[in-house]
Amino acid sequence: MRLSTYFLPTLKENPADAAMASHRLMVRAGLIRPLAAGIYSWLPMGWRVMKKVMEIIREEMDAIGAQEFQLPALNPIEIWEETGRVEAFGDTLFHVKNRPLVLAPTHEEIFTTIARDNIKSYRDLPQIWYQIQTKFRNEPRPRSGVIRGRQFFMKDSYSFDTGFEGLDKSYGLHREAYKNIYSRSGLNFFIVGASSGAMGGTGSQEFMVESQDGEDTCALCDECGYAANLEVASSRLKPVGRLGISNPVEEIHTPNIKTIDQLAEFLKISTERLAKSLVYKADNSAVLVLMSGNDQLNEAKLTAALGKTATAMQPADLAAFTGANAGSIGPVGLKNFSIIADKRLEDANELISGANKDDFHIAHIDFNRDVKIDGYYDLRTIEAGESCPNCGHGLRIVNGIEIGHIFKLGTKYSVSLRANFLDEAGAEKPIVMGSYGIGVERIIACHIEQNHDDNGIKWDKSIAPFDVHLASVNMDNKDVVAAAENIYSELEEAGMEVLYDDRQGVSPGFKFKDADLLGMPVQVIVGERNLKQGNIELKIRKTGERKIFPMGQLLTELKTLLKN
RNA sequence: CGGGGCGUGGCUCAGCCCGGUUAGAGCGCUUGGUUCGGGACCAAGAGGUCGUGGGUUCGAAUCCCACCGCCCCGACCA
Repeated sequence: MRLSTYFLPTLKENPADAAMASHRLMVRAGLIRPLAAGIYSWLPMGWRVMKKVMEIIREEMDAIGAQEFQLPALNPIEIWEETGRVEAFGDTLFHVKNRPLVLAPTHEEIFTTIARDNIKSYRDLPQIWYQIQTKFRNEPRPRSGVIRGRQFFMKDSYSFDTGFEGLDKSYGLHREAYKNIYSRSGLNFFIVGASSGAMGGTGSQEFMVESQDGEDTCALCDECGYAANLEVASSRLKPVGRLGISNPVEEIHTPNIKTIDQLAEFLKISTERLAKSLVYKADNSAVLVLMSGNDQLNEAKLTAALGKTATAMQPADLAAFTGANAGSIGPVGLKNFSIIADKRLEDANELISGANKDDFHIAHIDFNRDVKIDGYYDLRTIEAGESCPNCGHGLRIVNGIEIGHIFKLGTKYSVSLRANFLDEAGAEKPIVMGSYGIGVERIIACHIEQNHDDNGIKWDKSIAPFDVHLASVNMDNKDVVAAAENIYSELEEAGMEVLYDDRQGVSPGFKFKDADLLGMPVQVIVGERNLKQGNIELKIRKTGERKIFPMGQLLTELKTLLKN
């Protein structure tokens, strides 16, 4: 491709509204342009990268026997109502105004419908189906360039099996395929246990790329390899437990005490036996959640424990429900609430909590004597340095960007959409499903996050838009031009993808800067100086290493460099 | 949704607080010339409803109100 005729608008200056390096560089290098918040146009250079990533995905999916589909993004809303996901997605689901249609944020419903209508027998199973398709999600706050957009490409696949054994196999195949996809895309990544969230199902794992700007937080054990999203991560923290004596409950006056720290200071005790009360609303019922001291409630864990989404109760509602203000709520004598507590508080006694009366707390609470706890669950958010649940080594906490998620769905969708099959015995059973997603843009953004410097992108050969960036230093010099033209056709004939900077009247420095910004793995530089000696110069973008050698060796040299 | 910031040629920004010539700079763009190994130089040009609407005023990019758009933080700690 000749740069003189290629549509490639590069920018010298950083776009004002891009915070992350990948975002800045994708705009500067002419890969993308913003159209609206969370919506991007892919320019020719960017689209080349996208297609390469998609091709890697296709190859690895096909290799596990998956079959590619292309499904509609416009879906009848009725199908989404059948699975209850119109409500589950809420405002995130785009609705079409003048038809009863929605823009699909994912495709469980449609693939399951196809399976329902066409798979009748165990003989038709297993199946793995996938597509690479635009998804639409009305994100409340798009951010970080293409990493969280309102429209994005997702590779989504779905497995259909006769039972859970088959599901485990399909899930395992995906796990391996995903590892290959991310490795081939040149990413450093790790896999964590994850929450299934609104998708439902029996288990899931996420593929993560470590990044300060990541929206997810993960706990990692460098000793045994334990890795989990904070939404599910646990640690070995000793329970609060029982003290020898169990005094009768006693109301204590605690004027103007609002926080756990103030209370601990006021009573001159540690925070551990202070049972913090949090009030949540799930559907229309009120839930009191008890945590030890300053332990942080993890809402994802709460949702998992309750089996439904809970939201923090607003202060106004709170007073109406309890008669007390924030800071004074407690479990003793509380009516019309279900009460759950964090595992650390199981069977504990000698606790202090709110009295449901402003400026008062109750001391010497024994959970086995004074309160009816409806259940103990792991609800707390773990913190860095706590002990690994497997081996006891200190846990590290890092931020990550989720680049893929695999789910064992089970029968949630097949049951609600009646996707059944007849087994060997002629019994009708729901198909057992898995669902597996990859954010295609995120692979590109993360690749740039992991492969760039101040001057620009440093592509791996695997997804680089071109293999070679050929630059002729001076287009006014006939010999230089002739040599560059020769090299251009020679490399193209050898099957290499070459971006040839043949622009007239562009200074050498300008060309070099553009080459570094665009980031092709190898730069071939044709200049007067070396040409006179019959030499050619080559620069490896990743290392900055330069090589000068006789022209005749160029092709062999390039082939060696581009092999991996 | 809550909080903060921003909106001025294609891009990055100054001017606004304290209203008053013809609204500026750098980059980019056009034309001519000189250059040609790390974002060259000279000269001449083109290009702006100052986000939109309303208000105050003799006069608004500048002050006030509303709306729109974009970015960032937050949306457990009662």
